[in-house]
Amino acid sequence: MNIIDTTENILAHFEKFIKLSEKLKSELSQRIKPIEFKKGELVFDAKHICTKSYFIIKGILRTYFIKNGKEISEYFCGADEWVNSPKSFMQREKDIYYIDAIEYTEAYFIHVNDLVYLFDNFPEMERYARLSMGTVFGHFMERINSMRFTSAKEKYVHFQKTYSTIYHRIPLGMVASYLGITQETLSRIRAEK
Amino acid sequence: MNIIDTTENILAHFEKFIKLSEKLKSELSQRIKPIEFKKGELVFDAKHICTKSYFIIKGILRTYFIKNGKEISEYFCGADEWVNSPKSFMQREKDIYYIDAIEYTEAYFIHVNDLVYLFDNFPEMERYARLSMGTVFGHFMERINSMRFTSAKEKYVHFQKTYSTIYHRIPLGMVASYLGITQETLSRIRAEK
DNA sequence: GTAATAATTTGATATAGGTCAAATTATTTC
DNA sequence: GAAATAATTTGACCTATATCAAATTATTAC
Repeated sequence: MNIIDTTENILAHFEKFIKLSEKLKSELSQRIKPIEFKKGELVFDAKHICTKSYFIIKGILRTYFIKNGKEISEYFCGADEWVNSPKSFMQREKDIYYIDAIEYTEAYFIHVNDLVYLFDNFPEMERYARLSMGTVFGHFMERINSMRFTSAKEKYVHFQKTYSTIYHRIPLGMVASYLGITQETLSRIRAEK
Repeated sequence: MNIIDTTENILAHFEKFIKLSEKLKSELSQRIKPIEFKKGELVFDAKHICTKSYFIIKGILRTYFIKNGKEISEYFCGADEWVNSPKSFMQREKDIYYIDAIEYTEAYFIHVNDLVYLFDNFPEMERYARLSMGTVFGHFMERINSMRFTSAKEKYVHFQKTYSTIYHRIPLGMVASYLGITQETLSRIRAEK
């Protein structure tokens, strides 16, 4: 069974939060489409408004922005997670975030217009959004705490914990910018012990 | 007109995000209750599960946690904002966050059970939650960015910007722990220029 | 499979901001 | 409104991590 032919895994994801009626299942299946990205491919360019949200089946996507000509990684997304440029996607305005593929990635995507249609016609989708955002919320708070009062090493250890399944697949430079430390420091942290 | 007698301001807040039916208005008015806190008063103790969410009319509440016996400020909330211990409130489990009043504060509160009732019976409340969480989301991302790669001074400048209306009312030590810098450093930053 | 390019490591400094300690100033409390 | 307590400031010193530079290793493209 090829992921290109089925929306099974993503429906299972929704069912972690809400019960899906047959009607909603079929609407979702119609509106969610498969897509794949080559390693290094630019998934979304910040010069546009972000109109698609991607749900990852396999691989890793990264959100980043440019500061003083350098890419700063914002966060990494692995299987079973949604990625988009949040403010751009929700507010339909431009924002600073780019998305690219750290490795070959298989995903689904939904267009913002389809999502709005679903929100308007299936109140349980609003609930899904509320509940799934809640979990992301917790991660944000934890991350904020891991960035205050902690040494570079503690930050890295925390990073390994939050990204336990994918951290070893992310290039050092991207990890360093994610943590707000230099590559050199991160390299030395990895070298010791 | 005393805020103790009316839920007008909070209804206006909801209407920034959704249209309120008469039925929902009356349900909200019945379930939302006024409360006030003295300066320094503990609003919520982390030893309990957080069952109330507070909407501030006047004053400042602070969320903090204890690390190595010291209070670390997580965030500050002024007028027109909700405060609770997010994970505790939503997951009905204990978490690390305390809430106290930095100054005399007038607020409303709603019990989590009433909120659940509203979510279950008024789909527009789900929408309200989704939309209002979205704005908080943006603030979190900005804060994460302000904490990476910025000097102590830049962090403080960013803090002044995000809390432009209340920053001068928050004691130095609380600001320092919020920013993840020492009191001494913050004092020096304030002294210069 | 070799050349070109990119990523990572290693080394030698420099510095922002931490720590500890004490002095000063502001705020409570009775 | 004086005494007690808490908050903030100032000073001296130290350390973690940044910076700059160059060497090494890994990856990509032809």
